[in-house]
Amino acid sequence: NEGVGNILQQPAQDIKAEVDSRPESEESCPVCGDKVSGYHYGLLTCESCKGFFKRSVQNNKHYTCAEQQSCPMNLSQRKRCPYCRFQKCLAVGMRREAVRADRMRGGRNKFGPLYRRDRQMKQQVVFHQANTAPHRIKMETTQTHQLMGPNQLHLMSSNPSPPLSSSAFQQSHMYPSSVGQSGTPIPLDCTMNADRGLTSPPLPYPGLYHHPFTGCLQEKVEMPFSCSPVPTNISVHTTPYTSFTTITTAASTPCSTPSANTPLNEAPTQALGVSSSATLAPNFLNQLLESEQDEGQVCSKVLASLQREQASRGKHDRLNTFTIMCKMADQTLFGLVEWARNSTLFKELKVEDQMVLLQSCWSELLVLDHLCRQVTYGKQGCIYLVTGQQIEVSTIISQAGVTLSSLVSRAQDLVSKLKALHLDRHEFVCLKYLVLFNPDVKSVQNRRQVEQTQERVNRALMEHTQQTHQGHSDKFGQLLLRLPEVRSISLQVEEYLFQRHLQGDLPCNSLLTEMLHTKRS
DNA sequence: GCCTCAGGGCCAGAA
DNA sequence: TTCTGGCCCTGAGGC
Repeated sequence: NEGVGNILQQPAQDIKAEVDSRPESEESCPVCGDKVSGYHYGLLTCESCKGFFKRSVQNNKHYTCAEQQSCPMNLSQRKRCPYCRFQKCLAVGMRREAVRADRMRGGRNKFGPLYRRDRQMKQQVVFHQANTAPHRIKMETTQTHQLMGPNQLHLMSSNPSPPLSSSAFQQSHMYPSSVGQSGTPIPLDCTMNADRGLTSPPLPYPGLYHHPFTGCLQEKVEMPFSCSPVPTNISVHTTPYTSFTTITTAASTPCSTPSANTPLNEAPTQALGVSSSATLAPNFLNQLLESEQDEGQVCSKVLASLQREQASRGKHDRLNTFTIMCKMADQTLFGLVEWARNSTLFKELKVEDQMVLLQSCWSELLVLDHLCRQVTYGKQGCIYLVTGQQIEVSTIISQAGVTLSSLVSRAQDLVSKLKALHLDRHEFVCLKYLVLFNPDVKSVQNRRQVEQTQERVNRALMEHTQQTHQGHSDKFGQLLLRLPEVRSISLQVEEYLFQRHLQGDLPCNSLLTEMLHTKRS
């Protein structure tokens, strides 16, 4: 049982002919931007970085940087600073352990399934871009609840090839290079009515997510839902490796002046890297935070994906609301799988265990991700989408069917509870890990390891809540009590999606669909 | 049994 | 002398 690998196998086969016409060599090395020659030590890299990484590990090299340890890394400058080059190799995901200690030649390595999965994910995204078959999908199962006509969510791109700011790694490692090549924002025509443009709402606490919103803020998406018109002024500073982004907000923006009654009021401090639990297990908590996704990148990626889809359809064949939501969820799911894969703790597991764990909890992770976004950015009565847009809950409830309305209501109730608990970033990450490292999942081989990790995260969460919320005596218990509800909602989401899938409403060849299939089989 | 492809080795050229 | 990077060899796993 290869889990995620199998999940992705099926669409990959279906689209093989199309994908084969797109050689890997078109992609650029995430380290230096040179042409990739294949998978080396964990990911697609060029021949020279492969050799450099191999020599560095084999000869146990210790380099030093003569500058600020942030030298530019590209084709012409990669030789200048081996320290920064090696650090970037590690940062983008090259694995020391893939260099064989015994120097045995030939054969396959233990990352085979990972490479296969990675390839299949790329293929699937490529397929999404190529798949231009028009189809209209209802918002709910009953005709009376369809979001049609003026209530249909549309994305209309005025730029056929959306350029988004994205690091070389993020462009080429998991997603096709066409996701974005430049830093120019996309001018999207997104007006519902001429005077009702969509802008991203203010970020009450920009620290919970890394949220540069590159390429998002300037975008307008044609959308029938009401949305916050408050402009947010965010300047983005990106490190040379762009894995970590610092956000600063202008003093005049709402973001910089959090009110006392807004949730997550510890977040700004944490966003600046000052852990409130610094005296406890900061290394462990920071380790958990390391693999957190860059919300801005996720946002850009999802928008780019939707724009490509819409651009390939033309003006008169707009994506409908349900399809857009599915595609958002699908892209978010890609991001969550990648988040797990990048996590140090998760990497310690066998690939087989990684797959079964992800298979088991993908919907819970999606729900948690959604909840966190609402707790962080969502305004009262609105749902904040991964694209930075907002929809009024009342609009959804009034137009969606019973199941979807119930789901939205349940999720909003949970959001309120979490807001009341003042969930912070560390706690949210811990919850994600508790969901991911579930020792009760059938067919986990190394159950002890999963159990130990879960216990470790549990302990860290407990210590963190005790330390940072001394007046909130049982915050730890309250947080854990929310997980069964997350589980329950996620099961309802799965059931709902599966029903829609049976009716042919779910976009085909999506990771979402494959996950649903695998779990049910 | 053949093919694929990722890790290792070799070596000419560059620094 | 050391490092770089292109090319080729090797061999486990897949078909």
